[in-house]
Amino acid sequence: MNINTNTTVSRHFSSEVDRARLDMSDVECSGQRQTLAKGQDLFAEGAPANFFYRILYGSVGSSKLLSDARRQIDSFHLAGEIFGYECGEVHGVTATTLEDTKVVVFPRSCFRDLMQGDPALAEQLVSAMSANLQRARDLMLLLARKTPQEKLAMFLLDLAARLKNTKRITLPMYRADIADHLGLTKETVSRTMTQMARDGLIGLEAIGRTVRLIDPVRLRELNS
Amino acid sequence: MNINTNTTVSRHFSSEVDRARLDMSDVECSGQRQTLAKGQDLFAEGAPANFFYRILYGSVGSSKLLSDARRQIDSFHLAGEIFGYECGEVHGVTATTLEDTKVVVFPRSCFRDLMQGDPALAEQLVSAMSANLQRARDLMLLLARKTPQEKLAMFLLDLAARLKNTKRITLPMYRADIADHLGLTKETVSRTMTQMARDGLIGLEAIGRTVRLIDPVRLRELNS
DNA sequence: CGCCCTGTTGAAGGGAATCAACTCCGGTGG
DNA sequence: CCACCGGAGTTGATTCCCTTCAACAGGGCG
Repeated sequence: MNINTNTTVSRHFSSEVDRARLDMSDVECSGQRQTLAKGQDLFAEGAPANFFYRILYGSVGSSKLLSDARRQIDSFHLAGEIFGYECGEVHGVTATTLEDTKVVVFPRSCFRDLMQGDPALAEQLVSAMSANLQRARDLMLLLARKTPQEKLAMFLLDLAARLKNTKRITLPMYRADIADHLGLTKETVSRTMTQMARDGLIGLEAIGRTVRLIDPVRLRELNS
Repeated sequence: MNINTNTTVSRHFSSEVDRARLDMSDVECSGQRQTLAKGQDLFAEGAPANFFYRILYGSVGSSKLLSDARRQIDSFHLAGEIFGYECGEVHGVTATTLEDTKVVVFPRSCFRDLMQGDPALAEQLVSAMSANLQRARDLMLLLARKTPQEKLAMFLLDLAARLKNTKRITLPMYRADIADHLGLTKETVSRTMTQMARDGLIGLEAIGRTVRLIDPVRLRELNS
């Protein structure tokens, strides 16, 4: 197990309509910048949820831990995405940077004020959370019922879409992080990826940190 | 695999403050009653999300299916709980009754109107959805990393709390449904439960449909 | 009574976890 | 400049737990 973890709350916060509104909040709330080295925590599970964040560059993971070292990384967050929004008083996950990362920090009150003053925004927020829930459900199905190969196919396709590069992606996280996201071990992740490379589905470069998606069609067929 | 599935969207909708507001909406929107036999669908994955529901009696499960028979039941819904709220245009899950069930049906517009007119309610709604997300995250950790015994301990304790009976609960769903909720097979569910009975954790009655929680303390210890 | 469905139990097999060794690279310091 | 070192990734061998396949038991209901 290693220290890196992830933040999932809002893989979808950054999508579609919301983006514009939340960028606006950037201005209105005059968010502070914060730069973090690789492996640092933005917040821990159980800590007061006073802020939420948007990533300028870098990447973040949100995770939950069991008393022993077992870990589940709920989601990864990439540049441009917003995360850390918790309606409860405390965070439900721990957010850790996967690499050197810079974020904009928004006070929680900022969001609340916007919602009160703008019912349309509130509905959008609900919509974004609904999308998150949808995503969580998909991940549950994946964790409970999919094979390692199916899990990795979905993971790589999702990452590629979010990185806006459908051909070649550079993974910002370790094999162990991917394993803890998909409910596998790092060995199984490694073995499955090399097997997928042998099958001509993907290509591995740069010590396995860069992945070429050679056959997206067949990769996509591995999803339902 | 059997036909029964579950609906998860809002295991928490019915909790705390929201209950009062949503009961109010019951009156304002004059929801229609609907009675369903065991095994009937309230709505299917991909169908337009025009209504949401509150259970008067009975129980419902919401599930997702893969092209082959693999299934994930996102959650079970019991009497008094509200579910089926989807902000998207279509439902993300299929909702099926686990037994003869009676529900109140609310048109989606009802919710929308209430939200527009009442920012406080909107915030409560967001809060409820956040709770759902929290719950989904806990389930992901369970699915990815917990042992069958830990899964069943958590499941039984959760069900007992929601049925407001911490001593003896009657399961409204099949072993196969529990299995598809916890990412196991029905055989493993059965075996694990009989083992837990042998260990003095629980007691099984009425052909295994009634469970006595003999040692809640030790059961709770099985969670993190 | 007999069928069907649910649950239980048994035996066998498979697939991922575990344990372990090795490679490769990058950084550090001699 | 190179030897050493540590971390990440890969690969191999073994183990074990859950799944799979199969048979049986017990009720409910026609």
